[in-house]
Amino acid sequence: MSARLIDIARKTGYSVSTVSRVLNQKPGKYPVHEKTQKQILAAAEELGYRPNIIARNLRLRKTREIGMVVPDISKRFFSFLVKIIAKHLREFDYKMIVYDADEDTGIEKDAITNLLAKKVDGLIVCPVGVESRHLEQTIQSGIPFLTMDRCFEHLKADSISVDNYNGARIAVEYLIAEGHHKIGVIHGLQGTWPNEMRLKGYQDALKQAGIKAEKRYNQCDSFGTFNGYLEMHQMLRLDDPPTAVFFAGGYILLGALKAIREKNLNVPRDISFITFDDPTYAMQLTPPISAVAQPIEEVAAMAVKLLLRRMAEPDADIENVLLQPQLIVRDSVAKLI
Amino acid sequence: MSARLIDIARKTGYSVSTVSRVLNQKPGKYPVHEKTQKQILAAAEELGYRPNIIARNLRLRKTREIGMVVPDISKRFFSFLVKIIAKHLREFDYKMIVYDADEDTGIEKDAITNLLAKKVDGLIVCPVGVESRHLEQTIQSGIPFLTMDRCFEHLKADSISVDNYNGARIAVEYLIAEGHHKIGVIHGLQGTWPNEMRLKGYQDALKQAGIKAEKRYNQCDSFGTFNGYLEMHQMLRLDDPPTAVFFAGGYILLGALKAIREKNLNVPRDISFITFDDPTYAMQLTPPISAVAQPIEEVAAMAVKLLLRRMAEPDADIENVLLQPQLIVRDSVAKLI
DNA sequence: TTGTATGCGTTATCAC
DNA sequence: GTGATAACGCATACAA
Repeated sequence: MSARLIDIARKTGYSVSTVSRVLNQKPGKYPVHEKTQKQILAAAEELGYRPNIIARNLRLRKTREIGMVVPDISKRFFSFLVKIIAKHLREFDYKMIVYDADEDTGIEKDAITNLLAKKVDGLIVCPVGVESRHLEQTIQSGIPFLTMDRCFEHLKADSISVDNYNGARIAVEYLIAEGHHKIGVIHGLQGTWPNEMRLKGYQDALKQAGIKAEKRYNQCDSFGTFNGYLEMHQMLRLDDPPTAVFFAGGYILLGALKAIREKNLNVPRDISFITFDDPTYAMQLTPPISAVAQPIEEVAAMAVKLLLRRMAEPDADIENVLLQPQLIVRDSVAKLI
Repeated sequence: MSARLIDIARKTGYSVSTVSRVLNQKPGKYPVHEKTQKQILAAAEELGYRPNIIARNLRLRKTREIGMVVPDISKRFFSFLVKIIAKHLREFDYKMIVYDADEDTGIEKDAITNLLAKKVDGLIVCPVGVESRHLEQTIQSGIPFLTMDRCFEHLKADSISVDNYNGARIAVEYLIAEGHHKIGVIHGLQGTWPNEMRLKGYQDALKQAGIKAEKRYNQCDSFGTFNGYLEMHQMLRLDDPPTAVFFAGGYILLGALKAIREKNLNVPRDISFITFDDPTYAMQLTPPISAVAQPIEEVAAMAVKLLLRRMAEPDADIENVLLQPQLIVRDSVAKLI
C-alpha cells in the first residue's frame, strides 16, 4: 500500500492538515514554518508519497479530467484528433479520458454515462451519428459539452466540424471544371451527418452545372474499404461507367483502387478519382490521389478553445463552428477538355 | 447536481444503507422487502440516480480500470491495439484509461504516475523504449503490470511482443531466396528494442547466407515517413545501389516510395521492396508491397490474458511471450534467378 | 504557525 | 429487514 498523508503526519509528528498544506503549497495562502516544510517534504520524498487522486477528486468535486468519446479510434482521423486534443489539454493541466464507441450507439451511451459518473469536468463527443436522444439528456445534465465531426443540427450545444458540404462541392466542381460530366459517387454510412453533407455537396455541384445526378452513379453502404471495393466493381459493370468518381472517405478510395487494379484499368487514363479525406498514403499512391483534406489540427485546437470557454462561461452563447477543408490537386484526375 | 443515495433515502423514507443494498443487488446476500425494493428502484429511476464512481472507488479501493500508455496513439498499430484490448476488457467489465506518451519518456513517466495515483487495477505500458528506470519503480509498486511491443529484456515483468528478430529474418531470407545479394536496410529509431531486433534479424539473415553486411546499405534515423524519403534518396545516390531494400516500418516504406517516384524508378523492376508491418494501404499500392505482418489481434488478446492472470495470481511466474509475424508475399520483389 | 473537526458519496459491519 | 455508524484519503473552515 502506498503512503498516505497520515503516514507522513505520523512520521514527522505533525498533523494531517499541516502535511496537506505543505504538499499543496498554495502560494502565500497558509504560512508554514520553513523547518516544518523541509521535514514534511523530506518525509514525503522518503515514503514516495503520491496523492490519491480518487480521494482528492471526491473532496474537491473537480477532477481536471475531460472525457472524450470517438466512434472508432483505430481510424487515423480520430486517433490523431485524440492525440492533438490531449496535447493541448495537457498545457492547461487537464487529462483526457478517451473511450472508443466502436461505431455502436449503445456503447457510446454507456461511455458517456460512465464519464458523467466519473465526474469529468467537460465532455467531447464525436457521435456515432445515428441517434442523439442520449446526447440531449447529457446536455440537460449541465456538463460543459461539445460535439465534433458527426454533429446533429438540432442539438443545443457547441459543436465543431469540417464543412463536409463545401468540401464535397469543391471536389466535384473541380471534376466538372476538368471537363467531366459523368461523375459517380461512392459514399458511406447513410443517415450520418458527414455522409449526407458530402452527398449533398456532390449533388448541388452537379445541379449548379446543369448535370443530372444519375441514380446508377450513386453507390453507398459504409465508410469501409470493402464497401469501396464492392461498389466500385458494381459501377464498372455499367454499360456507360462514369469518367470520374468522388469518394466520400479515404478507406473507400482504397477499396476502389483494388477493384481498378483487378480490372487492369489505369487512373487517371481510364477513370479519374478524387476523395474526401487526405490519408497519409494518398500522395504515395500511383498516381498520387487528389483529395479534400480535413484541417484536423485546427479542428482540435478549436475544440479545446470552445470547451474551455464553455467551462469558464457556462452561459455563453452556443457556437457552431464550421472549418473549411482544402482541395489538394495531384495526378488522379484527367483533363477532358 | 446529480442525485445521491441520500436523496433517494430522503425521498423514500428509508436509510442510505438500505438504498445502497437495493441498488447493488448482491444475489441473495441481504434480503430486502420486495415492496421496499420497488419504491427505491422507482425513486432512483425518477431522480435519474447514477452512482458516483469516485466515491465508490475510494470506498472499495478498487476501480475496475486498467491503465494503458502508448508511445503514439496516432499510429495505427497502437490505436488498433488500444481498441481491441479495450474491447476485450469490456467483456470482463473493466474500463481502460489510455494515455499517449507522444514518444516522450517524461510524459510516459507522468502518465504512469497519474495512473498509479488513480489506483487503476492494472497497467499496460508500451514503453517509448529508450529508458526503463521508471518502469522498474512501477514494478516495485506491486501493481499488476505488463509491457508490450517495445519491451526491455531485463525487466522483471510479464511482457508480450512480436518476434521482431524473426520477422526481419524471414523477410530478408525471402529476398535472398529470390536471388538478391545486395540488400539494403532502412531502419528506425536506434536504441529501441524493435529496431535493434529487426536490424539484427536482417544482419543474421545475411550472415547465414554468407553475405557481408555493407555499411553503406544501412541507413537509419526514425520510423517516420520523412526518414524513409531521405534515406532512400541517399541509398539511390550510391554507385552500386542495392537491388532490394528491407524497411523496418510501414511509414518508412511510404517515404521510400516517394523517393522512388521522384527518380522515375519502378518497383520491382529497378529495385525490390519489402517492409516490416503490413499497413492497410500496402496491398493497394502499385505494386502491392510484400510485408511482414504483425498479429495485432493475437497480441491484444494475449495481453489481456496475461494481465488478468497476473491480477488473479500476483505470484505466478513471469511470462515473456513472443508472437510470430507472418510473411505476406505480394508483387514488390523481383526474382533474380 | 499548527491542530481539530467535518464532509465529499459510497459500501460494509454490526446491531436491532 | 432495516438502520446507525465507520471508514476510504484528502482538503479546508475554523479554533487555538
